[in-house]
Amino acid sequence: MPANSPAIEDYLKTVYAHTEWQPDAITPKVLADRLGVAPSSVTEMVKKMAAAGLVSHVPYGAVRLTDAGLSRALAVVRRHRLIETWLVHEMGYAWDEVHDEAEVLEHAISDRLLEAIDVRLGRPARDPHGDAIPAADGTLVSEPWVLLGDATAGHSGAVIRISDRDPAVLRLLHECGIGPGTVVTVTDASPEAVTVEAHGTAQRLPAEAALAIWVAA
Amino acid sequence: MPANSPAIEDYLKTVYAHTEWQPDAITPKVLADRLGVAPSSVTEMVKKMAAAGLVSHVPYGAVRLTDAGLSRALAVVRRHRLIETWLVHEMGYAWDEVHDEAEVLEHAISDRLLEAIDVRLGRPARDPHGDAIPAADGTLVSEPWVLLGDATAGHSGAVIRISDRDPAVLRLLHECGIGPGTVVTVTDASPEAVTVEAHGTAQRLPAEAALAIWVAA
DNA sequence: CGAGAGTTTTCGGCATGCCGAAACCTTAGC
DNA sequence: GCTAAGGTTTCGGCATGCCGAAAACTCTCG
Repeated sequence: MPANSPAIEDYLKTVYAHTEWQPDAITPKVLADRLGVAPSSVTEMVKKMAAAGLVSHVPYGAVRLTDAGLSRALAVVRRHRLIETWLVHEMGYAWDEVHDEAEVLEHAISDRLLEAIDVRLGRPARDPHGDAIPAADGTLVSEPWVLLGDATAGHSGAVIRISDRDPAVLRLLHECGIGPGTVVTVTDASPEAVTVEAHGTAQRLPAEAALAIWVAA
Repeated sequence: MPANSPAIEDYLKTVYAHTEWQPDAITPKVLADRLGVAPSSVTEMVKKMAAAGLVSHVPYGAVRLTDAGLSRALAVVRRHRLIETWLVHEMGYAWDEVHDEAEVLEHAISDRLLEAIDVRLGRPARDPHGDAIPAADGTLVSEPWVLLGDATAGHSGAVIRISDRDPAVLRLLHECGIGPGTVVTVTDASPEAVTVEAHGTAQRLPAEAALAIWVAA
């Protein structure tokens, strides 16, 4: 009944991250793919986490965070995003370089150091990718959004956040000059790609990029 | 044959730290005490490290770092001391509060982030306790010193470093106003305690504190 | 409804690191 | 030199987390 460990924190974070982008609960297979472990490892770990009251799970079913699990997941996400923000703002990292470093540090930093970093940064509400940073009490900012990949032609709005899962997407967008706050207008939408106008120029974004972007609704 | 892991790094660091204060090689018993593990765990780990070429060890004998082990130990010590320096200089920690945090972070920080911290701090040569920080190539500053606990009456010199192993000693010295750079003069020396004059006032330091202080020779 | 594909679970196993108990050395003291 | 104390090693065992193979389940399609 430890309920804490780097491994469990990674599972919690991954389950939570899925809920931010997908309406339906995550399946063990997807969890395994995201974590880079074998499905059998997920079964085992999920059972342990269910016993600890962090997730709900019935055999052969999906995995859902309990209230306790959500609260622990938010704490991990807070660590991750604050560390990413710190790396970019103070340590000279680019936004596509921070993920792996934060992945490790989030399990190592004490609450006290995290608080010191939060204060230094001025208690930021969003990280460099636009991801909301949960406050220490678990609350987080939110505003209406649509996936750019789901937006129809004519839709216009500021980019809110960009998934940091694929560094290649981040680099592509960096080259296009698209980041959080950039106002984009959809000029053409198809399942394969979305064409947007940003900074007065047209950019064709493949689906994998368009599905990694939240735009203000 | 991994030759790296948080556990092995801790063993290397502990063996190295011993050589900074004691002339003779560390025994498994002492290693076990310092690390807070059972002697049998040390036997096992030392065997593994010897097989990896990090230490030399014959059964029932002491443990000594090889050249490879020394170089890896210095890298770990560098991490530890740079992190401690950073915590004090930038994150508002006191010198008696940094040890545990650094203990964890030293295993988590990447070379790149360490370099960024080193640059930010201006490539310091010593940490807040006066411990020399090995350069990236393994070189480190040194100057002649004597243990304050071994000094005779009349000896005078600047405090070079203070062991960070016992926070209570650090706090005691902080209250006395004694830190790296403080010039002290020994007025009385006995096995139990050393009396020194510092900042014009006399201070009686118990042996455990006097044996944790290096003074310029 | 039934079969096959794909998913999930079970099971035995492996690696790391730790432990305690018992056996084994070494060495200090007589 | 011998004994006893204390340090060291061996051994079996435990916990965490991971794996692959095989069994079990679900679900979709015909």
